[in-house]
Amino acid sequence: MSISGDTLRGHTDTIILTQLLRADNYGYEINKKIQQRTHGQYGLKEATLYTAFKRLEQNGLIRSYWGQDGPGARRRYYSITQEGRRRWEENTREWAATRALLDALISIEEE
Amino acid sequence: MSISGDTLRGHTDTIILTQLLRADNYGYEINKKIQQRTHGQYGLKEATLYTAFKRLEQNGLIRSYWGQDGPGARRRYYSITQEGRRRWEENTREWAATRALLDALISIEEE
DNA sequence: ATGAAATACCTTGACAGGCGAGGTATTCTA
DNA sequence: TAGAATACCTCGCCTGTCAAGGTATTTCAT
Repeated sequence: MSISGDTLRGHTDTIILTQLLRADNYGYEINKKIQQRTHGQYGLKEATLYTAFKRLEQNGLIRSYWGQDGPGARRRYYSITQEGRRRWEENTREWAATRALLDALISIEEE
Repeated sequence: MSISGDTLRGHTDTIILTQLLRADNYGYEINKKIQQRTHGQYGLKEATLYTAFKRLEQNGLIRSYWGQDGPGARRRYYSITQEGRRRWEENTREWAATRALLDALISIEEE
């Protein structure tokens, strides 16, 4: 987890939304998947994770429900909404633009 | 300037350092170059710009001096330090890593 | 049997960077 | 001669991150 949080700031929501595109999932597991995908290079801090869930739900981009009471600790599952999918598309498009922009701005080529 | 500030947050310093790699320059002109390079898509807000200069100088990454009194408004020039160059290299390397990471995290491919 | 680790959730408060709003002074231009 | 452009700067708010702290359950090694 060597990547400083600030360079990814603002992308947390998109990262979480991406995880929910395939299927509903709960917080702890979502974060483990993120760590797996990055081979342990990155993971969300718990405080950041749950803050993001709350923000996303308040903005109508995800919905939550308690998992069936089985053995094990209770789990709160999240599902992405239609609005969430729209936002995901918007954000990924913006990311492509941002990436191109920064690439241009930190290259030492002639303008 | 449609790119939201938060997605570039934390990269402001690197963007400015990049401009100073070639030659000393003053704030207003640096920002204009940034705007030119991005074809008007992005520019730093003045408050952000001058905050960044102060931060960079306090961290020893740039140095400043007043331009020769000629006609026109006074200009404060900045030059990048050795430490600033080191940091620039570090930051651009980190950016490459961050970019790869985010690309992986927001793609809908199988993990 | 028992204590530590893992799972799983959550909140509070501090911190830092971006930026809107406001300010100053000079020079150029219509 | 008024307004736009150049050029600098500060204050205070907002927002996302995260260290630190908390709760409750289950699994596992000793």
